[in-house]
Amino acid sequence: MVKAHAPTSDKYERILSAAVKIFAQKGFFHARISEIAKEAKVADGTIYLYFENKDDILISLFEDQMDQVLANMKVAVSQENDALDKIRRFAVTHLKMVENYPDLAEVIQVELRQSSKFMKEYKNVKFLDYLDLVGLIIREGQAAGQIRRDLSPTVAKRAFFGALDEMSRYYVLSPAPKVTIDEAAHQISDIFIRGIVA
Amino acid sequence: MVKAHAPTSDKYERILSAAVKIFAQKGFFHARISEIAKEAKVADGTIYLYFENKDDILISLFEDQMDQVLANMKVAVSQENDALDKIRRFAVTHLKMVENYPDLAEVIQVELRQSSKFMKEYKNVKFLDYLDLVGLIIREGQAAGQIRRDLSPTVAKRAFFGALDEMSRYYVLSPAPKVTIDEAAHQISDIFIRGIVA
Amino acid sequence: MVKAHAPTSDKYERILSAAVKIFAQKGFFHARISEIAKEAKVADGTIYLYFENKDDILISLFEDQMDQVLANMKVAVSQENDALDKIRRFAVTHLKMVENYPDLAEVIQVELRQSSKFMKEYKNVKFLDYLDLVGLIIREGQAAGQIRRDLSPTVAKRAFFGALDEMSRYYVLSPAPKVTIDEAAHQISDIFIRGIVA
Amino acid sequence: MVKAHAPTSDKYERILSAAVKIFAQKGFFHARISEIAKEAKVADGTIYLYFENKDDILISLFEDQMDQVLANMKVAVSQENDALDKIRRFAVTHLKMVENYPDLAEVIQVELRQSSKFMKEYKNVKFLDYLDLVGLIIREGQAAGQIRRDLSPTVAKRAFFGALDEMSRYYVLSPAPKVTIDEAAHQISDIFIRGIVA
DNA sequence: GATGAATGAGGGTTCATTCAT
DNA sequence: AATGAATGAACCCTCATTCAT
Repeated sequence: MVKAHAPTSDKYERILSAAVKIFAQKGFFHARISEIAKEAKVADGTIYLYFENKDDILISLFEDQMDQVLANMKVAVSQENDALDKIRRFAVTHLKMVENYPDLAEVIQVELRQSSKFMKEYKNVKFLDYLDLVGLIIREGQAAGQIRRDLSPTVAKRAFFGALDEMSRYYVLSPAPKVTIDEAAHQISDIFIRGIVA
Repeated sequence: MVKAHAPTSDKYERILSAAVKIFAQKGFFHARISEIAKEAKVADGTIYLYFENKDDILISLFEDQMDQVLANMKVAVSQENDALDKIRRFAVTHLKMVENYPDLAEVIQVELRQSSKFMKEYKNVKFLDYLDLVGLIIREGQAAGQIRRDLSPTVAKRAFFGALDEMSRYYVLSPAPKVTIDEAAHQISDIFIRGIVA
Repeated sequence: MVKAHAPTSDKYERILSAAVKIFAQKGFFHARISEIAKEAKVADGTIYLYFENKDDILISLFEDQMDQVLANMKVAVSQENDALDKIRRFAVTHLKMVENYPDLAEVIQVELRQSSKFMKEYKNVKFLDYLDLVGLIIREGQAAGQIRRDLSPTVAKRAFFGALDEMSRYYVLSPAPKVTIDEAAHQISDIFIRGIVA
Repeated sequence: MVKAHAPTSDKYERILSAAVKIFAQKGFFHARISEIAKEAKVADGTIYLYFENKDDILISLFEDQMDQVLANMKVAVSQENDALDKIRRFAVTHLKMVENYPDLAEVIQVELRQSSKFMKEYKNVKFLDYLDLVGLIIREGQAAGQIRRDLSPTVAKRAFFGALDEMSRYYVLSPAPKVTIDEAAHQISDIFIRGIVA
């Protein structure tokens, strides 16, 4: 379906924002379309002018946001020349985004990335692109001789991303974190960089 | 509710096994009680003699299995004396369990650990105990002077667990992994141990 | 719950009418929501736009109808000046309503007034108001010296109402009544008036 | 089904007693077989050795008890010679039974006499016999010239019974009655006797 | 006879989606 | 485009009844 939404209206964005909030609050399955509509101040039926169905809201939300996240991260990482610095920058930027957009982080974390329904049916290209940013940095570092060549980039990128991701979960779900998010970003980079340096 | 299940019957276990399978296949919300019942070869109503409701199946499954996982892991880890060796052993054992019980791993991964519904309403003590096994090893290593004292065990344990967990997700969801699970366990331990060693 | 029913639609009334019919036919507990929906020519779910649940249909039906019954009876009774004439008028009007709205009479009789569930949980104010119309007439007659002062209005009003009510039950449930309903109204008034006159 | 119950066991009576209690408490439809079984200290399945089904419990209860009620009332009424005295005796005895067996009174009142399901499917002979006791007294009084001949016994018996019945309902359901049950019996007899006397 | 675990049909209710306005 | 009342398929759960022990 081609979504016909006039650029004069901000309903599309309003619905997505509402969805982020409600999904974060209740979870995808417990979220009600009527609740999202109410939050977005549109009628229930209006949602179906912009989205095919409930699943499509989650996927659109994800695709939309991942584009921005990906673009942000590319900019951030490109400001460093050194692969190891890029790694650290990735960590700091990632956790900073989690801190600034906790609802979005929770939805991506909890509802989408983890949902076997979506992970299986829906080819999560954007997420793989994001993950691959780390892979590229690692390969770059290996080429430059800074990073051990015996490490599989596939494993290393997931190890690094997983570390950050589990930390995100901690911040998303923990009511009173013991360590600042910035401190955590540095400790994780630290461990990882020492762990992979040649 | 006191669960009334005669010890002569294996229905309780049959239902849990069926649930693991169906939950892994369809996800918790798309799983149908009738489907679990069919898989367990019991009547729909029988499930309610053993479990309060659908949620209770997932929680029971989790509590039951985490007890075993926790016990297994404690035995495995206790076979090593050195904190760093324990770290490696944890990694290998964790991923081995994922390999051997992929359905269970997926359910714990995807449906329970990530379900904000359960993570918020349900105090996930068993999982925190599991995570804390890593925390204890790190503290032990720090006390012995093997592991850097400037690292927060809270961050380090989550970084390590997150790395393993993301790797699990890869194995659980990826149709054709590029690296053997054992190789991955060693690479992750390697990175992490180098990263935290004093 | 605020019932959201557009004034342009008669669905609310259609559902109540259907409910009266089905409840009278099958009884509250044997009545199926789907049957009421079918009779009202609405979808099952539509019923829940107008009523909270099945119980609420019965209670709404009762409250709605009792308002009308009460209003009718007040008008009828007010047309007489004499307390004893009012008594007779009450009897005639009551049984006339039973005759004209047998389904409604049966539901109020059988399902609601008698249902211990509703009689206990639900404070049946409307019914007590109706009953009290008789009490007021009796007190009025006692004040005017027409009715014996040694009678308890509480007992007398129930005795009179009970007599009419039992007669209603006879007409509601009996396939072939031996006496006309008007004749019965007069005989009962007669007995009662002679019984209470000073 | 011929009910095979050994006279050495009191299970049949235990179940009926339990049923009276639970039916009075929750109403027939909300009463659970398992609850009756528990109250009677028998297994759920045992109930089906003594009764065909849930309906049969209610009917048996009714038939059993009405036999006793009918016998009691016949004895009581036969102690008076005069029709008018018999009327008064009926009222006093009826309300005395209500007072002494409130659970039973409530079940007969609320669940059975009023249940359109049972009133329609089940020919309530016992109840009609009871009602006819009053009819016979009235006819007897008419024959003796004590009671007006212009009254229809059908109407009069129902009027009288209805008055008593509504009063019972008041005692069964009212937490704090204003008039003693004996006083009520006399007032009702009084009204009725004056109302019908020749 | 007695038990109570097991059965499975059945129904109230929810809510994503549609469509007349 | 926008609305929101209406739809009806879908499903969790209950509980009267059965039957192997």
